[in-house]
Amino acid sequence: MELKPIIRMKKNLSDEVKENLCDYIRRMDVKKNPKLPSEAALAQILGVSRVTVRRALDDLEQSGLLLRIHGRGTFVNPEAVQIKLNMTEGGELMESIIRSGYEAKVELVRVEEYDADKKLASALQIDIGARVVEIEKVFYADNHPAIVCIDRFPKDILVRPLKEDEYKTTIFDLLRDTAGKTITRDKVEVLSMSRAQMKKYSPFADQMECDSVLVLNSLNYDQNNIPIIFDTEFYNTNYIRYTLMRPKNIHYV
Amino acid sequence: MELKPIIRMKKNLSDEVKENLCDYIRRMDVKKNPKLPSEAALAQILGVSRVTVRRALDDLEQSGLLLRIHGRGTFVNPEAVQIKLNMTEGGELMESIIRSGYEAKVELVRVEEYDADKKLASALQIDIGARVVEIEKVFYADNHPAIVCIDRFPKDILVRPLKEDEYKTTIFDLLRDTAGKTITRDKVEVLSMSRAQMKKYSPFADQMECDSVLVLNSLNYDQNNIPIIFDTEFYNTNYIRYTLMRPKNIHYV
DNA sequence: AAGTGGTCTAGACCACAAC
DNA sequence: TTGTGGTCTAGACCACTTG
Repeated sequence: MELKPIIRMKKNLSDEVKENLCDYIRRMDVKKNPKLPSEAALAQILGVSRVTVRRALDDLEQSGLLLRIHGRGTFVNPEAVQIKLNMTEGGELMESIIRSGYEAKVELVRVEEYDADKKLASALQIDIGARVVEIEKVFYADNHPAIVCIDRFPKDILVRPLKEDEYKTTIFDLLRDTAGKTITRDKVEVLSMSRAQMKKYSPFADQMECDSVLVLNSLNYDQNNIPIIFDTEFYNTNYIRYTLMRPKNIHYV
Repeated sequence: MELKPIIRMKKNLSDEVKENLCDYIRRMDVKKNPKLPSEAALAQILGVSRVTVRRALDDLEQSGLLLRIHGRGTFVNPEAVQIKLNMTEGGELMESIIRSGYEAKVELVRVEEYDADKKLASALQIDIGARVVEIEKVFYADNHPAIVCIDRFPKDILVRPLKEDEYKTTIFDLLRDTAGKTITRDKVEVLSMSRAQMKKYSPFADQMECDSVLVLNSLNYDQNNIPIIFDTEFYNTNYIRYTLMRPKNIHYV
């Protein structure tokens, strides 16, 4: 007996169902039988309504983990099992490196403070000339520089100066604990850059072991839709590669 | 009166609600009042249940177009209006260029046929040595090469030889009409490449007006979860830039 | 207190697949 | 015919924001 009735702990039921199913799937022998119990059966076993089961399955299908075939059933997607980094999930860079199969290490490159220029001020919706903190960190994969990350945020959202060792923690935790801001979503722009171009942004560009980098420009918004952090991440895609599962909508005609 | 009761035409009700709402939002004066009617009001006006309204709103929020604030209401997201290309949507490359604000043109670079090597055979789940068709096209933005696209698929899914002018149409339409295969989703790997590296894959690399390119390796699956097309797209991100809206899940603690 | 979004349920009916 | 996923509804209750 693998699946047990859901006991409400926190958050919502369909998330609990989702976690429960993920555990179940991990313990399944997918090659032998990739089929899940029917929705009605799951609802009964888990003790929740079918709608709730479907909400969980919707999410898992959206992320690519499950396939549903009308009239046949729900199956674990064998193509999705090997995915290490899902681009729509983001997550912490240290964990990204670990999930990619490397030993992870982070170093602080620099911390600076300056006045926002027009472009940054516009992005962060602050006044031109407002003080901004810029933190650059480098993340290593097996001691090779894999990701360079530059975070920029308005200085005045910090209620107290930061201590030396706090710079290394993630900026999100930092801002939640010191400023009470929670990042609820971000808007990412994807581009490619040569190492020469990267030099304009980072003194660390010379030490990247690749000619070109993947660049993610991410504007992070808090719960009130106010942009809080503008960060730029430079990836050596020989080490870190994002994957994206995209369902194609065939509804249109 | 802007919103009218939904009349079921095809597909599902929440998709119709979604389109209806999109039209409504486009005609809204967002700067004056970005707030939408309440879910209960929408349900009544549109003549559908609140659950159906919520399904539509869920999708629109997921894509970033809407913001919902518990206890306050649903609002058009001013940050999302300017997005031109959403990475999770994909879509046709000609349209991507037009939506990015350029004049679009496509040219066929080459059509080749060869035996699948181990790597390609593994990706397409075919035998090593099976015949594969490879088609390379270049898409121009205002007469500058912006995207190079290389499509590869097993020759035997074509029921008849292709005519000259058919190569220029999209491969998806081609395969749907000639082979009865519909692409339902794809799995995309994101990387960056220097122009020198791109030369290994494309004779057109020399003509790209940039030192580095964004590369999307996309494996396209049909309705039976069989991989049909493996295509590689090289982007000059000075012309074409994808954007991605990522909701962060704050549920976990 | 009133209004809004967030969650969940029970039940119905439809569409597709397989026997 | 049976079992499966796909869609939709009405109604209930909760949690958050605002006045």
